[in-house]
Amino acid sequence: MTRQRQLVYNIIMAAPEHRTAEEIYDLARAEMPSLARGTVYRNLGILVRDGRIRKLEMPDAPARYDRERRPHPHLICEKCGKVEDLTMPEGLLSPLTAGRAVTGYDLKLYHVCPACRAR
Amino acid sequence: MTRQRQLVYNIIMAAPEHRTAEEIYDLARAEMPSLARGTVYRNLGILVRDGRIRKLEMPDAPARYDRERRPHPHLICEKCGKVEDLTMPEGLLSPLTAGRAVTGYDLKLYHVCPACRAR
DNA sequence: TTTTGTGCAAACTATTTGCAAACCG
DNA sequence: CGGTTTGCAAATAGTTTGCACAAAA
Repeated sequence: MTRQRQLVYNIIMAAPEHRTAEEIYDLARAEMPSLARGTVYRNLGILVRDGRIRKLEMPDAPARYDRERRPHPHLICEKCGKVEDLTMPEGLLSPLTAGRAVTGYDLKLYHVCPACRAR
Repeated sequence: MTRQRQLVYNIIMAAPEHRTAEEIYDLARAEMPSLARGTVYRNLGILVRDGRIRKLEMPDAPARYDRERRPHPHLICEKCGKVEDLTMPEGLLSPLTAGRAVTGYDLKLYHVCPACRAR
């Protein structure tokens, strides 16, 4: 664990926001101005590979990173891209996974968040 | 509807495969060698916008295009990326969507397909 | 004949990588 | 020390865009 990696990790764990690499880079630079963008990407990759955080691919937008490592669905605003964690009801996907050796899932629900609807 | 757009559309409708833009480009060029890659992307975008086909974003891989326009889940092989259409059981997501103005969903299930498991 | 689309090439965005120097255990 | 990681810059992959010309409505 280098200082850089710890910093990236801390930023993700500090808040429930689902930040992009760029946002993490900006926040980290406030603390360590010499930090390179490539280092952020490399460490995000390592943290994901080691299962300490999760990567959340977004349609037509940069990926976001999630401090919650257990699989769960996401509710995503179509307008601003804000992401909210949902809880997966027990056995919800069973009808689909039954008889298949499913190794994981990715469930995204879309809506327009209250803030965006207000405009 | 130009000849180019028709061609792109026909290729997608001709088979249940979920092809990438590049694969579509290659197939189309066999028929119309002058076709430009940019034209394929432009037409895919238009067909998606008009709801005639669907775009399927893939993790760490180029997007694929689906001739089936009704929303449905996908079963994706982790190794080779092959995509299979699934049928969404009636009301499966209701526990998650209840009380929320959900506009759409994206559900991907992952597995290792028989062909890949055989190796 | 006005709009819409094409081919080409250059641009762009998000991300990855090669490398020499710096760091960590 | 010896492998890992860094900062930097250049490279990459997938996709988008500006433009002059051509095809469609």
